Amino acid sequence: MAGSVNKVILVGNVGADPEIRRTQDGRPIANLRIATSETWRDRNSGERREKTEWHNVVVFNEGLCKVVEQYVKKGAKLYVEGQLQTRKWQDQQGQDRYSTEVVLQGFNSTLTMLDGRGDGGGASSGFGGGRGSSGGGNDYGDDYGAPSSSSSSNRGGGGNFSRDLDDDIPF
Amino acid sequence: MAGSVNKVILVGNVGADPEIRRTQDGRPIANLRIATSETWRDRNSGERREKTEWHNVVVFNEGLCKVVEQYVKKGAKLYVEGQLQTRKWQDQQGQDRYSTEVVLQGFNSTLTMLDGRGDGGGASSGFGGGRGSSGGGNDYGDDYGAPSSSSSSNRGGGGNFSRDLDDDIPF
Amino acid sequence: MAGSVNKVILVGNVGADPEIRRTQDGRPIANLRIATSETWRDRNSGERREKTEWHNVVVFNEGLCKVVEQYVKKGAKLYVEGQLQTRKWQDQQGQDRYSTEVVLQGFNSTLTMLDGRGDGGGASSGFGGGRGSSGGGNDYGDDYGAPSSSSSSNRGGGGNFSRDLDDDIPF
Amino acid sequence: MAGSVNKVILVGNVGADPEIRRTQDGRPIANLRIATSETWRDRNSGERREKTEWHNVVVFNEGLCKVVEQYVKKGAKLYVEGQLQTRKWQDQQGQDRYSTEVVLQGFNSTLTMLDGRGDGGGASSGFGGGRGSSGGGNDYGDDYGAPSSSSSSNRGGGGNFSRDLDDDIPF
DNA sequence: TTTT
DNA sequence: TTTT
Repeated sequence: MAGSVNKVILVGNVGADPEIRRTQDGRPIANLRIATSETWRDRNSGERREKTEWHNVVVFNEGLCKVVEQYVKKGAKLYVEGQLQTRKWQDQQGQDRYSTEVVLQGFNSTLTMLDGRGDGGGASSGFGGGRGSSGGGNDYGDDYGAPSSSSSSNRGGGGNFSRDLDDDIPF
Repeated sequence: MAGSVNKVILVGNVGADPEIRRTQDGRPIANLRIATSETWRDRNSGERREKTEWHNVVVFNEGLCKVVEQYVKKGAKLYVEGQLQTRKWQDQQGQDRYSTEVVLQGFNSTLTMLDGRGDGGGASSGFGGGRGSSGGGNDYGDDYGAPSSSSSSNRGGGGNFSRDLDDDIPF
Repeated sequence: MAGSVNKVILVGNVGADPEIRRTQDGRPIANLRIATSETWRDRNSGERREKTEWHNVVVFNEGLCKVVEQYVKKGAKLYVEGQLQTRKWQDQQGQDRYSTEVVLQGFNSTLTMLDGRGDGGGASSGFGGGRGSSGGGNDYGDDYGAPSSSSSSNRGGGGNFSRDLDDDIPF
Repeated sequence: MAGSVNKVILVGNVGADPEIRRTQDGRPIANLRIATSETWRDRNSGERREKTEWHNVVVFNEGLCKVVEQYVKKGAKLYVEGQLQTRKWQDQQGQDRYSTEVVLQGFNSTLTMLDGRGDGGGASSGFGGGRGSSGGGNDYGDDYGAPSSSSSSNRGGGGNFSRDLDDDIPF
């Protein structure tokens, strides 16, 4: 259908170290669990309530997979932009089952790290501070081309990957 | 978790007339099926491919439900903005099942009609069918400026629907 | 800065036929004026109010420019996704002036037509043609990938353009 | 116009401590400067390039203003969601000038802190400090859980601020 | 299973 | 200058 948009934007934390699998022809696929949550106060009881939502994020793009592989660890805060996709599969009883995932593949997919670390580690100073200079303990790259990356397709092809905006990240 | 975002943006067509149910205490819940699709050309075969994705959209907001009830019909093109939510339920065998839906509820939920009616006035059966006809200059009621509406909660309240926007700030 | 996002999403109508200019080295640049508006009822007077916002949209991407050139006409309803950019220039008095535009360039830029026509009128073969009419059970036309297109960079380079998802649109 | 969307999403860092003004009738307005930036490698020279974009963000919503006042400091990383708005004014020569701002007001506006601190540094007076503990004098404390907040209008009303989210729908 |  |  001409004129359609299918976009998911999440900012949340990664619940576990990512899993990276490979297809038969060698392309990587990364799976992430990302938590988002909301807090509010119940109107009646006045109690604080929190609800956490877990999202399955699947990264098909080769470049983004490498970013995931190198930088994304349990606890990392990420911005991801992808699409909703529902996959049909059969369970052991042969019944149809459906899983809905946030897929990063093709254009308009993005993954950006929002904290300067994967699993925590030390330093991390103020704003401009870590940036560019990045002195100590920073773990993604000394200059950071930045593990912020847009996905440039490769859908349907074994095709090669090319960065749109920066291409010296050690993918 | 402070600092999280869970947002889905869809532009697509409604696959069937919406279903409106009511909770025990009378609040409406609307269910929509929205299709988005993509077309591309296979890199190897050169063939055209198309993939349609169907989304379950659930509207909890009372105001938006009224918009849906009155204006949204099969074939309507909508912009919706909501959140991802996965609901757990048990099938007849007592097995856990999960359904992921796009929920319009609370703040930051929006539903906007992108054509001026659902299947509008006259006949207009199928998908997208009626577009263009738009019949008789109806401007969608006098309660809403338009069937473009943000969800101003009301969840949990029997409350009435009120516009968020106002106009008297001297800026 | 690693970890930044700059995104604008507009759904609105084009106020005038687009202008297409060319850079010295021949690359096209399209300028669009897009109107968005909101309607609401004044809380005090109860009167209906409307506010229209005009956006300057600049398309640097070659592929998207061709889509604009061929399909976008005054009155068209578009979905655009781009970035905010403020440009500094000097007026005739030599004073600094700033203009903020929505730029479609590089990754994560998108332009999608939301109605099947440019300026309405009869003819309009190409794109809008099939849509809406869609005669026999065909849902989304059989031969256009659709002038819905993502922008695959080209920033900073004379570089070549490659479509991510579909590549047979006669750009 | 029914069917329009005007949305800006930024993730970036605050360039200076926010300014809070008040309207004649006492409502607060917060002004923020937010930087986003991109890095890429020039295709020709191979040099690394970086471009920082500065955005003027204006917060009209009373609840969000309080969040800004208490927690947002220079250097903070924020997620903001608002609308584009161009304001006309006259310079000292009486010439028309235009300023485009990202306005947080009314529905669908959001401001979320993405780091647990304002200006960094050890102590962390600002945001992260108060959060969770929230002890004294916190004022969205009683209604809100966290300095992640959606704008529930109140524009035009001196009105009190209320959470949209609630939790008792049996779905 | 994250985060606060 | 669009659109409803």
